[in-house]
Amino acid sequence: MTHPRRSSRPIYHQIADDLRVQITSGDLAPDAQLPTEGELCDRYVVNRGTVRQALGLLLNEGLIVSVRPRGYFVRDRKHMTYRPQDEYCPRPENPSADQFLTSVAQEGRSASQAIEVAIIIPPREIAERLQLPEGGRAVVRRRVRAIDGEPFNINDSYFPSDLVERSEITNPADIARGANKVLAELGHEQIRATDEIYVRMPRPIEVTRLQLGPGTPVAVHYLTGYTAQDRPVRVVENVLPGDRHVIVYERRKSDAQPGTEA
Amino acid sequence: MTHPRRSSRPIYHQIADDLRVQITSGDLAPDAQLPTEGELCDRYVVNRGTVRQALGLLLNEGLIVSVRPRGYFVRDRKHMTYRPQDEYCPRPENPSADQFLTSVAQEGRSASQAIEVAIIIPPREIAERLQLPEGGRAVVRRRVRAIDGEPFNINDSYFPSDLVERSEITNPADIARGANKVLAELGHEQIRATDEIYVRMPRPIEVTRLQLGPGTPVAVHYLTGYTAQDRPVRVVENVLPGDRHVIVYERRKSDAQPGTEA
DNA sequence: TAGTGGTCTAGACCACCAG
DNA sequence: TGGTGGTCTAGACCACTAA
Repeated sequence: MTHPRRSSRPIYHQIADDLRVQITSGDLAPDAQLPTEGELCDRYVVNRGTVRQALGLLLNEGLIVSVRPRGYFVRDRKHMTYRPQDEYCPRPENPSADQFLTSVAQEGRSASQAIEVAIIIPPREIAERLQLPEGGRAVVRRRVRAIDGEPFNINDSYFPSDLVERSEITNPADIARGANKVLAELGHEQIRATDEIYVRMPRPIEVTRLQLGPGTPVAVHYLTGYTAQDRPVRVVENVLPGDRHVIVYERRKSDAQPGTEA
Repeated sequence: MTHPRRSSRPIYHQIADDLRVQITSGDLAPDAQLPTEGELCDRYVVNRGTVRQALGLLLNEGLIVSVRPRGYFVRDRKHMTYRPQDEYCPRPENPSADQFLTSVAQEGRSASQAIEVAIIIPPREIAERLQLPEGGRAVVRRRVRAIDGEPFNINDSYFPSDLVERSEITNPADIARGANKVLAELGHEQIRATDEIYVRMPRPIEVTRLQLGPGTPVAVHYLTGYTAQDRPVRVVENVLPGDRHVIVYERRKSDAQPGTEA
């Protein structure tokens, strides 16, 4: 690799391109170790700073990870299926634990979740969806779900404070029959829901809670549940690390009217 | 800001934290200009390299953009609604143009798309979903959709080559009545579909085609359409920049059986 | 303890474009 | 043409952990 000083793709991009090809072609298999920074300096005859710029690109593309002080490794991805529908109407067959715990157990892995309940003035995104008045309070049930001890996703459910204040929902433990059931018993049965999915880089707090590496975007799934009177009574915010999830919808025949598209 | 040389959060993180607060709090409004690198060096009494590390964090978080040679600016996000359902059963009322063009026009903006057709051996992700044999060919209709002249998303549709080889589908022009209709006429009506959504950082080719800035993740939406005989006859790969889309599902009452969560 | 990546400094030259 | 960010070098010290 030469250093054509001008009018060329920057050296660190060239180095990144070279390594990227090796990774995507499989020459560098998942979990394989990359050459050390020093070796790359020698190989490409550049300064360490330039090598680090190249590696920085690959880190931010989510292609490699740095395991200090061992070196850089090709990232391996395993995707767990996430079905937004399950967030709405789960646990038909096993009402003693929630959908997440059940489905993971079926795969023979150990799942756990930490639950925390608080009454707060929710962030704008939530307040808007719950149609709360200015300064209106909400009860939030915050959960971090983990598989085999590793944090997996964030699942925060918000309810208008006045609806659930003295109900079971404010109890920081798993609700066996489901929070929706409790809401229905309180006279606020949900009959409709919308899903919104945003894609962005995680916020620092999310990086911490989910132990995210660089180059890991998240999908944020908002589920808003409405009563027959079109009143929003629940908003669930799910934060799903991109390197650990596929979001899957199954479409029924009734939804499908053939008609178009490329 | 001091430089406690040891046992502390790195300086460039502290600088990034400081700036991040100003951005998320609104002190630095969207489109506002940040101080120049030189000014930040003075303010925090650090080397330019350190300032650039801090700005690099914010760039990769998608919070700011660099407009050379003017400076750094707080990023503004505008989300356009993307409904996966529309990719399956669109243009009911206006069969002369496809769903995308129609819905954008309704918002009073100008949409356009470039179509390109090719017969290829598809990448693994596509071949698997189409259940193609090793080396099996597919017809691909590639589109880059743009709004007001700016690229917006990538929409590539794949069909098994043997099904559509000499049909209208290989014609690189908009198919007014929709490719699904053509498929149905060929005896391959789709009655079922699955959606999968992945979240990841874009590949270099996607960065180019979509003119993505750093810190912009993408959602990749795979739609697989099946016939009554469970044969996959179409895979659509949509690449949606995270800074330009919200993915929305509306859920019907029939889909909603209250039951759980949170 | 040797070797890894993480952080930080100091200085240089460049391309670009608004003034 | 001056000032911006982009690239690259050279060198220093550090924390961490596997050997």
